[in-house]
Amino acid sequence: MSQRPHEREGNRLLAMLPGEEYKRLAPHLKHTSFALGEVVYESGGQMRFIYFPTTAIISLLYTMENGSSAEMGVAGNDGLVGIALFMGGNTVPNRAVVQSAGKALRMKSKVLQDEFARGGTFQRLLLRYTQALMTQMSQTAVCNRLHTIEQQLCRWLLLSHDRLNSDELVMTQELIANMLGVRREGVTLAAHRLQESGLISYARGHINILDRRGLEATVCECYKVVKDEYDRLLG
Amino acid sequence: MSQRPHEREGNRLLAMLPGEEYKRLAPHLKHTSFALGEVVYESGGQMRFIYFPTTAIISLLYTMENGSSAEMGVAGNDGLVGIALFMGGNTVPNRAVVQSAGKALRMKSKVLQDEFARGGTFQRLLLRYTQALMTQMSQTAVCNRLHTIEQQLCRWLLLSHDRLNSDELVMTQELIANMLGVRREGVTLAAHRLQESGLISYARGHINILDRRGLEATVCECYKVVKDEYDRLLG
DNA sequence: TGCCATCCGTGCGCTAACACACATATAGGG
DNA sequence: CCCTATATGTGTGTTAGCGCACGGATGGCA
Repeated sequence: MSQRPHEREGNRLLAMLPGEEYKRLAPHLKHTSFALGEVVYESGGQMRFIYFPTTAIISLLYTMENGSSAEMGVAGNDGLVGIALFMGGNTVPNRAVVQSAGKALRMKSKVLQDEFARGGTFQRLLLRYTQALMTQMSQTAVCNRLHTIEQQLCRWLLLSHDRLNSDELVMTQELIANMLGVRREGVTLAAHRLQESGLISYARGHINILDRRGLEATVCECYKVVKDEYDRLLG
Repeated sequence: MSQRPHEREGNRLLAMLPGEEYKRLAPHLKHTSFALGEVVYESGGQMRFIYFPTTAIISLLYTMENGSSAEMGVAGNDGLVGIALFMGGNTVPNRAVVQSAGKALRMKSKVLQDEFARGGTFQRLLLRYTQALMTQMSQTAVCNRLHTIEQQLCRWLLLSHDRLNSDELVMTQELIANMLGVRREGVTLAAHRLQESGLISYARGHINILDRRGLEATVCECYKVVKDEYDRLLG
């Protein structure tokens, strides 16, 4: 399948590659579609491909032995999924699940690793992205400890909105609860409050961002810390 | 200052380097001592050195605007502090604070970066360590969300114990509370329960691990996930 | 030996979030 | 057009952890 040159624009990491490196990689990039809820990687499972989302959003989730789960990070058109392939571990002890249906470009792990080993811009870019993701994970830890569900819901909505081209998220409160590691009723309550404040509206699995500024005013500082770090490292 | 060859044994990452690479680095490794509470890196601050702890333990902490704080990860003789120096970001938005006084070997950032850029074992080792640290951070996020203070205290004690040569931790409940991002009274209560179960004893800033097996039986699964991943990646 | 800063224990009222139960509402297929 | 699976709303009781206040203990220093 041939790739038209502009296609990489859908992913900001790929778009940042200098022409020469991109030319080397382009033939190895293939389109993939992801459905909502699809499992990209299983915990500890083999990773045959690395994925560069263009319109899809992928959540990194840990699922406890008792079945409860919590999100530790999220990747969209600003990043990639499959860090362990170049970090040297090959697998990670958590799942990657499609949070928002859409497309991604994929590359075979071998191709990725060979290019990474060349030590060029690609390598530097991937490592900077990894650092940004680490900030997201660590800030998630802090946020889980210190902030309310309502603040965390704001953070989650903003992180998702940043990675979408639309103001509408297709996502039930039940699923958001799984991501945030809280009860569905807790999300209902928090979403209700945000709706009453006119920041969002929602109905049966569809959430609309009505007032992004308002969300940014309600969210805890965690969002800005992560956002600023992405901008600094990958801007 | 000359380094005796066995000195690197104090740090497990350095100990894993092949002879040639270690020989190149050894002249650049200098001893440093850290006092309890000392700040190794300030949030967003410049990092002149990378540190390989031998007997010290360093916490990675985020401090909120309102002064409350929470730990996102910890490094001891199994790792290093200063990941941003080779990941490309140069700084991180969190502090590194000495949790247990002791020694470390330090290296100038330039030397580190040059050796990293050679792309040999050193690079691969550092990246694998970084992946292990990511697991620790993400599991901290999960643990903060889903587990009790008592379970988290167990996790924290075990992580510290793994990085010490002693069964005694010099650490007040107040400081532990800062690390865990909870109240001092919460730690008092949890520590009391562990003491009544005979797992630890403590008095005025000194904690003794009496029954490590018992702690391992009380801790949540988060500890094992992190431990197994360190063993897999760096064992 | 006596003082005092530091560390730990405890009680009280409060809130966020939980677990469980069940009531509604609605999109979309038959 | 109805029926049902799915999504959301709500109530009740419980619990973990918070904020605050203060009391008790003790190790180290004058």
